[in-house]
Amino acid sequence: MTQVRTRFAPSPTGFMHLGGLRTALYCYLFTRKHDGKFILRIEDTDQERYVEGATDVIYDTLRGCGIHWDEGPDIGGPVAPYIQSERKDSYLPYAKQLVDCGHAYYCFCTKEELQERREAVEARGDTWKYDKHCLHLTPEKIQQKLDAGLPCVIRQNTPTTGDSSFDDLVYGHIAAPNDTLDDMVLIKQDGMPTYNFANVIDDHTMGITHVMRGMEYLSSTPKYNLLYKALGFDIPQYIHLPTVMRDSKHKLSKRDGDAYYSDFIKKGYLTEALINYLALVGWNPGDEREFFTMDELIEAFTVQGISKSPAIFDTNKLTWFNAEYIRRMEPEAYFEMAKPWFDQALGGSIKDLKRLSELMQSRTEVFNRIPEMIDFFRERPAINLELYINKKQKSSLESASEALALAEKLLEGLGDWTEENLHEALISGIKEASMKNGTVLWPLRIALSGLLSTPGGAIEIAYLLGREEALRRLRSAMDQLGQA
RNA sequence: GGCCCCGUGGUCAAGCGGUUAAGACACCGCCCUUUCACGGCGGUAACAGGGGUUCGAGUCCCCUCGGGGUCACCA
Repeated sequence: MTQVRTRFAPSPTGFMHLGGLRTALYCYLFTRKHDGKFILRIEDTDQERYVEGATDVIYDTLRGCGIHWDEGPDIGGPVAPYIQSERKDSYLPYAKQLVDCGHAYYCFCTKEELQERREAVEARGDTWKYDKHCLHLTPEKIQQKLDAGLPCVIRQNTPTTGDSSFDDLVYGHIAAPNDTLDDMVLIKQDGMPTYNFANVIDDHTMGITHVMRGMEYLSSTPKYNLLYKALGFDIPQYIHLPTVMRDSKHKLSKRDGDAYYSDFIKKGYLTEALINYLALVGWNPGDEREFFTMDELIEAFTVQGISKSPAIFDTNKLTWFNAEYIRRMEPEAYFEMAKPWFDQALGGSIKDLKRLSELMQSRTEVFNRIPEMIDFFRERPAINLELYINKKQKSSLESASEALALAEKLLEGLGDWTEENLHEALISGIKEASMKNGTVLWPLRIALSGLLSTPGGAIEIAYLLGREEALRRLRSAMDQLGQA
């Protein structure tokens, strides 16, 4: 069997769509699994859409995700160039070859004429398909128009009878009677190939054996196959992938700021978590495993595991994966990543960031949620007195006053303001006073934070705040309670 | 609208003629506990509908319904 060669062929738009990233990932996994060559090709035939620096976004994203190509624009390879615009001269000869053998023809219809005829057909309630108007031009007439320099395109001449059904490795048998196929444009008026045509030529000249792409191409694939046959090329294997959806009705789209790789990275999602989750959107290993390194994905990947139905991208589950990956990080690594978020929220208001980091690691789901969890350290929100009331801790407004007074007494003369000392002083003091831990510690935490839930209990919060600020907050809370 | 594809809990999904129809996320409850989180235990929840085929159907066939894709000189 010949070596597997696949390609990922994105357009340089400036962003990496998650659907595209998943395609790249599957393509990469499949290729590595089969010891093949993974090729990166940039599809920029649409010059109007060119975006400065867009190819770098593609390179950086793929590399960042651990997806490495064997041949590509930056590293070259045996079938260079790998940028479509640099191959532009290679398409026309193939198109002419198709014209010569009758599988394509020149078309001089203007857009206006096309639209007119189309509307007429649709007005009758029929479905429009190019009417092969120019196919019936005599050779003389064609030459005449060509000589006159009339603008023209080259169209594929699809048969009106027969069948171009084929088998997809994921979707199985795909029905495609030829009479449903349209004569698509191969070469545009400006001499550039259409995406469809360039793809066929490039995939063949680059020796692609397996074409992996989104299922939106499923229905045009029969036309590609007709082209392959007419040109005498081998038809590649097809692996069409189910769509990644935002919800049951919509594709993941740029609209909600959640379609691009960079959107998630900015929010504080880990690349590894994203890749791990993305791999599972539309594919499963066939066993219970959920956590995978790239190598494990390569080992586990099979096209049989790819599902046919569209999959909704569940940010919820991604977030869970992210939280899991965060918990598994080395504490130092977590600290490094969290530090900027700590600084942003705290502005230097607490000193022992390492301790804060320890407390936060198991509570962080996404890094951008850190600030809202800790900004009470910088400034305590106004205390809602209701918060003191907690049945389970046997805490009421009255007991809280008593508890805070006790806490103040125990803390004001404390030696070193360490967590150990705080713990010792409070726990033993509470015992002596014959009170319940919760009855004192609950209101103390409320007094210090003003919040129902915090990353750590009263002792940790008091420690992080430091003696001065903790005592200040405690006293102001007592004043408030006293006035109530 | 024509053509193509898809249809198991809210979501991802296992299942490939015989199962008490897995598992994960989310949700709910309990335990642990000075809150929350983590962790542990448990729970609610699904074969779109209707016809066939078969001793037997989530699994095969047909129809209906629902959803998506595609019908560009965009990719």
